[in-house]
Amino acid sequence: MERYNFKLIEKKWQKFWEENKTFSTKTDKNKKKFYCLEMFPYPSGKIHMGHVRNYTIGDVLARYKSLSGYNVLHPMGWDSFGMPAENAARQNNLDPKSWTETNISKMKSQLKQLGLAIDWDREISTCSDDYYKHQQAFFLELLEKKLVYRKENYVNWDPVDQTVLANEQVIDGKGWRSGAVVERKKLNQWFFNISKFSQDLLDGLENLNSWPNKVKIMQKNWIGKSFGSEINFKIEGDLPVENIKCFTTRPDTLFGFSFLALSIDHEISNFYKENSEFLKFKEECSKTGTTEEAIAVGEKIGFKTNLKALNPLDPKQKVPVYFANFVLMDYGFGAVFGCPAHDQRDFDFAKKYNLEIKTVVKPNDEDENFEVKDEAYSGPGKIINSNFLDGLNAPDVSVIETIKILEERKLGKKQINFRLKDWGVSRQRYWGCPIPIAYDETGKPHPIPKTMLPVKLPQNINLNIKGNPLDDLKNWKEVIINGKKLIRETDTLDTFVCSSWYFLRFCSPNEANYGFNQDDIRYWMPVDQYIGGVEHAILHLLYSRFFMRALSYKNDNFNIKEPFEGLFTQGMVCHETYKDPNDNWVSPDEIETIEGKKCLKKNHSVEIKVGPSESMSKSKKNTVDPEYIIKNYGADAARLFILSDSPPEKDVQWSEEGIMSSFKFIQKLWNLHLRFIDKIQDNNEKDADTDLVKYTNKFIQNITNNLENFSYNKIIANMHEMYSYVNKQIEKNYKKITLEENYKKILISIMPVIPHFSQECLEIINANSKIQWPTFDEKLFEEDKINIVIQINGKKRNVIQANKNLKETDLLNMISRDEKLKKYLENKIIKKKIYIQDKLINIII
RNA sequence: GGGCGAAUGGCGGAACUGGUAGACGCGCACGACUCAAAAUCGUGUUUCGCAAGAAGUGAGAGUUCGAUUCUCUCUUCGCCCA
Repeated sequence: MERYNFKLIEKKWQKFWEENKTFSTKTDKNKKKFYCLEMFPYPSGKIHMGHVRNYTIGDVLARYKSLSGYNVLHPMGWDSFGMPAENAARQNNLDPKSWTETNISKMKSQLKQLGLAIDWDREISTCSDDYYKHQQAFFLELLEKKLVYRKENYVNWDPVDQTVLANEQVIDGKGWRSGAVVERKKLNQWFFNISKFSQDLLDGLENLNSWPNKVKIMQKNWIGKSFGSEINFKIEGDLPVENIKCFTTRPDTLFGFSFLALSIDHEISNFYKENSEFLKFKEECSKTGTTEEAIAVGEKIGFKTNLKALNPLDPKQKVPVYFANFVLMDYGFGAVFGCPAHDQRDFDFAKKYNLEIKTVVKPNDEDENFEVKDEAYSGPGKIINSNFLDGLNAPDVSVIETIKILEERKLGKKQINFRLKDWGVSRQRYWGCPIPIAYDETGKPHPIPKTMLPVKLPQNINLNIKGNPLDDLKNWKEVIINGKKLIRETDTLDTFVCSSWYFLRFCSPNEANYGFNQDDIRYWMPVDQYIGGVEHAILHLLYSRFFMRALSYKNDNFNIKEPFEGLFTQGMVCHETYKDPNDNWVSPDEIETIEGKKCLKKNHSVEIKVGPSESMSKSKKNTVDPEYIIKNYGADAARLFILSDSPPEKDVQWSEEGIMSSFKFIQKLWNLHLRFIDKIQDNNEKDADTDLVKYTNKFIQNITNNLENFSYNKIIANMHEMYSYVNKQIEKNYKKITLEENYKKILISIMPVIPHFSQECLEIINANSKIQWPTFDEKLFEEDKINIVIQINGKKRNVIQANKNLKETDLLNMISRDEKLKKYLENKIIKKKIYIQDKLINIII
């Protein structure tokens, strides 16, 4: 039989789609729209299997919606600013721009080989000035709205590379590249006022019904709303300090107060600038690291001041004030009150410095003499040893009551606190969007006038200097605005800014005057289905949600708060891991299977140890190159397999056997197609029966439902069943028209998954025009005979075929005559019967 | 430490609101074709048992006529936050 030539056929249709602009879309208010978007890639130069999975999932949906009559927007672009370009350019003595552009063209051709239904006319790249000039305009717009501001903030500073490091670039307190001990350094940086929208961002989650719950919970925790109280502690001691403000979620434990702890950055630290003991302590603190994690794990240390804090509810009680490494300036007011009995951190601290541990909450199943011993008790219970608070239910009643008392006595007030902090967007890097700001000689920032945008990134720069290369460019830095010589901001924007609005740009990629066109976004937004990795569950999605709020703030023309109506997070692509006898990772393509044993290709006597399947990563060498797969098996086979084995939201395991099986299956479908062509020549006048029609309708129903529910793995199972069923049916004598009609419907319903194959077959049977998603008629496959399960004492004993809507008495008659059931029921008294019509009967004896 | 989720054959996974557990695929076994192999096609494949049958969805309990599905306790694993 003729082989299916995937190389020729896939190329043919990709060319056809491109030349006919099959997937280009226009704003058309008379048509229902569907905006299907996958997270755009960073142009690293090669697509990986994760991309294949992400874009295949999106493509299946886009094609299905498009066949169902929607006007589908399915664009693609490049998240093309970022560090890798800068690093690669530095290593290879290249220009980041040309490196990035080469990568984009490579990846674009790879994506095209996958046969994605993408409107390439809308392609955007965040590193082009066409794109970032609008971003600079947004920055100025937000600045006008006072949603952008500048403040001093601590950064991770690499003293060797003279650069700022992101948290993930700090490994064990050292710079990832230089290995130098990372310092904390205060720098002036730009911030987006995301915390202004904390409550709104939290509330908005309620309406995102098509988001995974998991992601909503993650965002909720990240925003971290907590309810508590602000308390003003009176201070006595050797410094001119009268009060210290604290935030606490547990004011009800105030009677267990035994110390007050301050962040080393608290304003009171200014009094200790000259104190060598304190400076030593401060250095000690920076060694334990600045991340919250390092602090939680590390030892709790403190520096005792001569100050005393007075308990507001019992001024006779005076406790010491410490600086402590576990208090963060970011949280509350950079000061916490310590209640060791009911907070583990405070407990550890109190033990170390021999501070009082006074129990003020007892668990409900303990008596009044309960005492905290080896660890803090933070669970619910009743307040004890607390004077007028005694007996209150903790924490629900006691917190509210205590706040009431504090407010009455003007000692504090109710306070809502958010964990969400403002978004620092300054990056001391070259390869990013320049911040459109310049400073005068006093250091005052001035916006670059909109008419002078874009602030273009200079080219031909020297990357081989320490620090930010922009800082080194005198000519570029100097700018004359309104006759005044100013110095440009040399920081660039965090790349998360670029991805916070790219989905708007896709709606009108050529709009010159503004980032988008009102009419276009009114039609296309919000994104109906957004698809991407769960690793972006918090930052990217939260920033995008913020950006929409920032744009609509004080703007009546823009009222999109939620950019993504539906969200789907796909799982990772995994592969078995391999190691040679010396424990070195071995890549799958260096391996051959000889007599059921895996060994090295170049030396068969070296056997390979097979490890667990883990997510593909270069470091473990368990990656598979999509381009190689497409070349050898075809895009349709790759698409088929990446969807087949696991539900899209879970991890999938890539395997040679799996892709082989998908490859073979396409050949089988091709053989079926050839058989169909043969069969269609015999023109029967009468159909042999209606099985094929029934089956086709059922098949379409299954595929449609599975598409709607993202159960793409089940679609592949449906396709396998279809093959074996239709393969048999085709031997029966059906009318030509029956065969043709049903076969066409089947081909269309597999089109989202294997589009090249499907379209080729449709063309061969002259059914390639006006392709529409097939409908199904449930009546056509309703059976009048159904299977009824007979259970005896809850165990299945037989299955009886019967007419629908059978009366219980008739069924019991059938059961009494049934040979198989006789032995169970003879001489038995039936105690009870449960009859579910058309389904099951359970007889209890 | 906290939050969320998962656990089903040798493996990946099905089972819609509690109602025939193991769809579909991989792997394996046997058979056909072949001088032979590969490819292809066919049959079988939860475990124990020759069979009738029994057991069986991480462990233990509970609700129910009936639990993979609901509730509680525990174990292990994964992800996120700390």
